[in-house]
Amino acid sequence: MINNKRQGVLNQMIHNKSRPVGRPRSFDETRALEKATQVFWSKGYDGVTIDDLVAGMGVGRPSLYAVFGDKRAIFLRVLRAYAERKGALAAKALFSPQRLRDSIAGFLRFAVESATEKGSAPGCLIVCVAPLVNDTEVQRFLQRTVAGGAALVERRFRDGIRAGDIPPDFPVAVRAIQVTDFARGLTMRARIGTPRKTLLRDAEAATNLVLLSRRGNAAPER
Amino acid sequence: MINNKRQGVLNQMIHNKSRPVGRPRSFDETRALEKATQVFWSKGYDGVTIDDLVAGMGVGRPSLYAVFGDKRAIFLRVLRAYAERKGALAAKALFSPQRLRDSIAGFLRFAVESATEKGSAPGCLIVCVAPLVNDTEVQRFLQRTVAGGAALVERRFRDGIRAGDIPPDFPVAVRAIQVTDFARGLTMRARIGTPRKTLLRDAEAATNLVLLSRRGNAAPER
DNA sequence: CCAATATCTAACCGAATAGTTTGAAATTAG
DNA sequence: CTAATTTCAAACTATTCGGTTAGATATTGG
Repeated sequence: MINNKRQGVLNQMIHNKSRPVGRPRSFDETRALEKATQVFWSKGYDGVTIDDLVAGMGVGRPSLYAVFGDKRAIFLRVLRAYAERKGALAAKALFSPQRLRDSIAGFLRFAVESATEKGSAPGCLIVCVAPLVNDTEVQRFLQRTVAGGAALVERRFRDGIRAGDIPPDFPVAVRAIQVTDFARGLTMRARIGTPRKTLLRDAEAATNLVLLSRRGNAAPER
Repeated sequence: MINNKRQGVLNQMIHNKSRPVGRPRSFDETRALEKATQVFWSKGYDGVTIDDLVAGMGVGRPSLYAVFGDKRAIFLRVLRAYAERKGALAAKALFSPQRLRDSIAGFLRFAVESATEKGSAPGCLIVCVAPLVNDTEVQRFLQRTVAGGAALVERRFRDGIRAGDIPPDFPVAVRAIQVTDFARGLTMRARIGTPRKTLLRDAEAATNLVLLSRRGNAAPER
């Protein structure tokens, strides 16, 4: 429609980004996957039909199959992208603050807030939805992801020992699992409609609990 | 086929339990619902088709609709029965032991063991499956059930205060929620395949944590 | 035995669903 | 402009699914 042959040549020369031949796509692949995330997030895996994805992603049926594959393939891509994005944010919440307490509180707060975000379905794709998918590859992915999350928290606890926020005998591995179990519990409650305010309060209390050292001295509140 | 007219009369006279007229059912209603529980438990709600229920319950399609109604109605009955049964067992685990520690440990152990039972799907219908059902009645039921569970644990904590197992200022409400959140977290991990042994160990550690009083003295280990 | 009643088996029907085909449209290459 | 290439929109097909119907079967009552 528009004559951009010359632009194409320039693009190719300057940016080395030759536009592929053929009719250009009417959708952005990454953005379509983000929309698919919302679809699975709100309807679950089995509750989603191809038409749901077609409607939600803004991609025609044949293009959807050609570009992304079937429902299972789409879900796997969605799951991986979602895990990467959320994992990065969780790591940021954990490792940005100086004080250990702020890290743990921030981690749980992040879990609650993202699970009660306006505009998205309540809960979390990894915590609430994916575990119900009867697929060995999904299961294995979840196993790794869950272990990775706990490992992240554990690392933060170790940093906290070095910084003197908790005593050297603090049971880092055990408490790391407990932090992630709390996150799971809070997230599942978000899914069934527990209000954000309640969950934030409980996240705060959970932070206090997991920071109790065996001698009963919590890490300093501030 | 068998002439039991006389027996029928006797039954009616002695037990006042007249067999209903017409061809007798080839299935037991309660037992069929138990089988339906397994079906939903393993496949989730949206993953279940009527044919799955027909096959799993051992009830013909027309009888299934006539006796139980559609999928949603079956699920609601299943959910209520399941909650009642499991709630009773949980209460037993909580209120049978003398010592508070044994109660909390037993409660979490029960959660883990029932979520990793051989022969059933991993996880729990209420914790893992029902929250993904997009149905307001299911949601409300879950809200009540979750609140009821926490209330049960809280009551046990109060008993523990009276018995001197924990100090009078023990934060019973907060810790009750934390116990149930732990149970949720452990149960979700069971669903994704975490082995029972791991979860039992974590349940034990969780018991220790939630019994820490603010002064840091855990209730006596034995 | 016969009538009434309730369930069972099997088949049926329309709607929804997954996946594909077809032809038009938009773009690059030359 | 023409040819080649890729995507798009719409329609198509076979299958699955939810729910119902029809006739056979088993039981009670008399």
